[in-house]
Amino acid sequence: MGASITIIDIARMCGVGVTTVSRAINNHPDINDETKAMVMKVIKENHYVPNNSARNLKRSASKTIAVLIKGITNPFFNQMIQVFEKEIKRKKYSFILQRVDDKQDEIDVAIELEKEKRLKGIVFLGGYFSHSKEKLDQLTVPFVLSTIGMTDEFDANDYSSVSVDDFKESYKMVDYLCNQGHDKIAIITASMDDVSIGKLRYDGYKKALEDNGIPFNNQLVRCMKEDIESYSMENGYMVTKELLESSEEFTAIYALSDNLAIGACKAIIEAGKSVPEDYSVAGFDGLDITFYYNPSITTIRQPVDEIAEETIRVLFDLINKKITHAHRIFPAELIVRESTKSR
Amino acid sequence: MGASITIIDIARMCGVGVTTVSRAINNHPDINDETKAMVMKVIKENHYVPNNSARNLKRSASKTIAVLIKGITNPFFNQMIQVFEKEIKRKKYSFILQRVDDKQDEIDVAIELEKEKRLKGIVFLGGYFSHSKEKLDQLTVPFVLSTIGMTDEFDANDYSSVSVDDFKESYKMVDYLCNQGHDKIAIITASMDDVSIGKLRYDGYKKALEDNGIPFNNQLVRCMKEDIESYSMENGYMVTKELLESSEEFTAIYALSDNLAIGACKAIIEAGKSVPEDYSVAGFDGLDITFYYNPSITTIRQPVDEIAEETIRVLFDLINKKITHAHRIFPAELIVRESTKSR
DNA sequence: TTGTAGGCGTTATCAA
DNA sequence: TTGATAACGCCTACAA
Repeated sequence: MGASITIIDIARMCGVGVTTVSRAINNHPDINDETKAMVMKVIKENHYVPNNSARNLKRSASKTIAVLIKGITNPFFNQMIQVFEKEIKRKKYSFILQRVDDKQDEIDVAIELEKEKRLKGIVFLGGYFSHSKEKLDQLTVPFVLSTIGMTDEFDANDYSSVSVDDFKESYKMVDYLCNQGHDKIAIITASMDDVSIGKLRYDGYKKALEDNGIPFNNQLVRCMKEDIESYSMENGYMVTKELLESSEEFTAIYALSDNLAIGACKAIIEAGKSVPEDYSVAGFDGLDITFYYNPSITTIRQPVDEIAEETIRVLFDLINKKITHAHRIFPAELIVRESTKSR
Repeated sequence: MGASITIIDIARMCGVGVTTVSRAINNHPDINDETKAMVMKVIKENHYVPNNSARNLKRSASKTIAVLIKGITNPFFNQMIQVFEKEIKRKKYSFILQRVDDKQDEIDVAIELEKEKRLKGIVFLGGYFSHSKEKLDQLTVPFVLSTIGMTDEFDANDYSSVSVDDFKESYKMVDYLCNQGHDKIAIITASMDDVSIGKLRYDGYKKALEDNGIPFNNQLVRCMKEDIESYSMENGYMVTKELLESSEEFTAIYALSDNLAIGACKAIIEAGKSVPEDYSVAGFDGLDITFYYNPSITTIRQPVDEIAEETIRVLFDLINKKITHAHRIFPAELIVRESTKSR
C-alpha cells in the first residue's frame, strides 16, 4: 500500500530502461517485439497501471474530447451521450463526460479540465449560456454548444452551436393548438427572468397567439415553482393543480417540457377531469415517455441523434480548422397524439 | 495559446517566490495577508488556473471520493447522486462522478482513477458485480457497493454493501398479488443467466408462487429482449405485446422495473384492454413516474435517500477504520396504487 | 513570513 | 533498438 508501483519498478524488474517500458505501454514502433512482450507480461503480473496525472502532465497533447453536461436530469441527454461517445470513439479520440453542477460555472470547469487533460475540444450540453466574450476567450480549444438556447446578445462569430429553433418550434405547437380551435391556452413556463430556451419557447407562445388573433391573458401564464426541480413532473403537477383551483377558464395547457406536461395530465386526471376531453395537454422535447403515457402526449420531437451527430461533426471541423464557427438549426417534428383534440 | 501560464509566471509577475503563490492558492496560514491579496489579484487578472494533473501528481493524498456509476440510464441514480454529493461535501471532501460504460470493467476504471486522483474512497453504483478477490485486492482504498445485488458466491468479509433485499422485496410484491387472488402472474424478467438483481428478484417471484401453492408456469416467464435496452419501457412494451398475442392466460404482470411496467401498461391499453380491470400490472423501484402515470402504478419503493446516505456513512466508517466491512439492508415499501386490483 | 530546491511518475529528446 | 536525462507544473521540506 502507499507506495504504488511505478514505471521505474517495472523497468528494474525487466532489466530495461524506463523508456523501453514507456514504449511498450504506448505502442511505440521503435521497440523489439520480444522486449515488448516481456515488458507487457511483467506489467500484467504486477498489475501495473500508469498514473494518468503524470501522463497528462507530461503529454503536450492528448486526443480527448470532453462533454460538459449541465442538468444531468434531462432524460434525452442520455441518448445524446451515447451518440457522442460512439462518434468520438470512431474518430479515435477518447471521451470524458463531466457533470456540471447547477451552481457551477461551466466555463470555469472547462478551463480547468482543458489544462488538466490537454483537451482537443469541448461540447457543452444543456443549461443556459451567458458568458462574456472575455471569458469565452480563455478557452483555447474549439467548443460547440449543443441543445443550448442562445439569445441574440451574443456575437454569432464567437461560438458554434447545434440545436433546434426553440422559438419557431414552440410557435409551431401553439399555432397548432390555435388551429384546433383553442383560444384559452394556458402555458407552464420558466420564470420570467429566464434568458434561455425558457424565454425562446415562451416568446413562441406569445407570437403564435398574436398571429392567431388571440388576446394574451396573463392569468394563463404560469411559471414553474422555484422551490421544485425545474421542468419536472412534480412542478407541472403543482402548477396545474393551482391553475385548476383558480377560477381561470382554459381548454388547453402547453407545457414547456414533456415532464411538465405529464405532471399536468396527472393533476387534471386527479381532479376528475379528462385529457383531452376536458383539457388538451401538449409538451415539448419528444421523450419516450410521451409515447408510453396514457393518454399518449402531443409533443415536439427534437431530432436528438441528428443534433448529437452534427455537434461532433462541427466540433471536428473546428478542430481541423475547416471552419471558424457554425450554427446549425435542426427542424423538430410536431407529433400529434391523444392528449390534444380540437374543439 | 500553447504555453499556458504557470505558477512560475505568476511568481515572477508578483516578484515573489513560487512557494508564496502556492500558499496563496491553497489558503495556507503562513502568508502575509497583503502579499496574498496581491498574488490573488495578479492571478485573477491573468486568468491563471493551476494544473490539476500537476497537483494530483505531487499531492500524496487528496480528500476526494469517486462515485462510479454503471448504467447511468437508471432514473433513480440521479437522486442518489444528489445525496452523495451533498453528504460528501458536508464531510469537506470533494466528489468525482465517473460514468462506466457497459462494456468496461468498473474495477479497472477504479484502479486507474484511484492512482490518478489519489482517492480516499470509492462508491460503486449499479451494475452487476462479479470480480475475483484478487482483483478487488488491487483496490487499496475503501469502497462500498450501493444498490448492487450480490449473490452468495462472495465472501462477505471482502466488501461492503448497502441495498435492499431484492429477493425479499420481490417476494413481497408477488405475495401481495397472490393474496389479491391472482394465480396466473406473468413476470418480465432479466435473461436467465443474469446473476445480479435480476436473478434475486426472479427468485423472489418463484418462491412467492411456491409458498402460495401456485404452480410455476414457464410460459408466463418472459425475458427482456436482448437487443433492446434492458429494463426500458420499450422492452416492457415489446415483451408484453408478444405475451398478449400468445394464447397464454394470465391476470397480472409483474415487471422487474417500473419502466418495464409502464411499457407493459401501454401494450395492454393499446390492445384495447384495461389496467387493472383486465390485467393488473406491478413494477419495482418506486420511480416518480409511477405516481404520475395513468393509472398510477403499484410498485416497491426503494428508500433511495436512506440508501445513499448510509452508503456514505459506511464509506467514511471504512475510511476512518471504524469498521472493516459492513452490509446494510434497507426495507423497501410496497406501494399499492391503481394498476393492481383483486379478483 | 518568505524563498530555494528536490521530487511526484511520465514522456520526449538525444545520443549510443 | 535502446537508455540516460531533462522537462511537465506543482507542492513542501528546509533554510533564511
